[in-house]
Amino acid sequence: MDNRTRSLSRISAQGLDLATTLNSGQVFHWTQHGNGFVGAIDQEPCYLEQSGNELLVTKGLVPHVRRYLALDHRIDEIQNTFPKDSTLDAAVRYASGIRILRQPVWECLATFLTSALKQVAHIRSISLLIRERYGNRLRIAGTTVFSYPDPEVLAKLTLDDLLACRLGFRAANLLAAARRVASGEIALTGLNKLSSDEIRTVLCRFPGVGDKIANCVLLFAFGRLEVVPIDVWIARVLREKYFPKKPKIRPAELASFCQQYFGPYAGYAQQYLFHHWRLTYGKELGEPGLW
DNA sequence: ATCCAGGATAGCG
DNA sequence: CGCTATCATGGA
Repeated sequence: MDNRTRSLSRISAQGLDLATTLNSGQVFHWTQHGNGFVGAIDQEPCYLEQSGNELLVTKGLVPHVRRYLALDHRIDEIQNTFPKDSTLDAAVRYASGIRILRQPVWECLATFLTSALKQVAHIRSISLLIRERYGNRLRIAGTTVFSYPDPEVLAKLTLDDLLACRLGFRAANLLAAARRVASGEIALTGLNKLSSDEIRTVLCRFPGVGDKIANCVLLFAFGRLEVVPIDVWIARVLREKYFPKKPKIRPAELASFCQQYFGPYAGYAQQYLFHHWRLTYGKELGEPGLW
């Protein structure tokens, strides 16, 4: 057993597709390294490598990884609740190995706050730049990764500091959000005890956060699997496949349709549809080559 | 060059 | 209420 193997734990991950999960537009900082990926789970540097139906994980982080990758989600039961539907069936077959992650709340909120009107590839470059400049430097698997900077760290920056991270008009929103959290004006801790609607109301108090970004945080950080973020891609799929005669249907109507039609795990259905359509019809093909 | 991107929001009728 | 223009940047 070599040093590398000795530093890793092997756990079961039936049905998981790690690479697809980390490239499904939920999270933007994992980087290919050797046969796996390096990144940070909150402040913990982590190496992840898939080997068939098992996962090689940095020793000591097994509980973190199980939670982060949501290995407790019963995917078969979730998919069994879906309506019989050829559009959704095709997406499920294409992207069945995706898990809806449980990301740290601030990191997820801040990252999607900088996602407005941006392509996935650019959200990734912005995310990595902010981490490298203001996050904590962490060592893993012979390389360096960075945590996402805490709100207290970003709150002390100037607008020019964040503009220099190529954030454009999103810089002021990120700075304001960091300052509101750091000052205690808006508390992110304890929200998990509230209903999804109540959490959404709190999140929408941040400038630059509307229903879509709030719903991303509800789904990708709070694990509210019934929540459906409506972005340009999912709106396109829904309009074309489910409302071909109503091209002007509003996002709010699409969201309520999704919850009613796709059911208690509509967020999973949404993620399958998003990933399938983005990689089939999108212009960001070849993106995995960026890793 | 031109268009579009995992949007939000002020301002209009 | 619903609709529109606008915001800053880079990849296709």
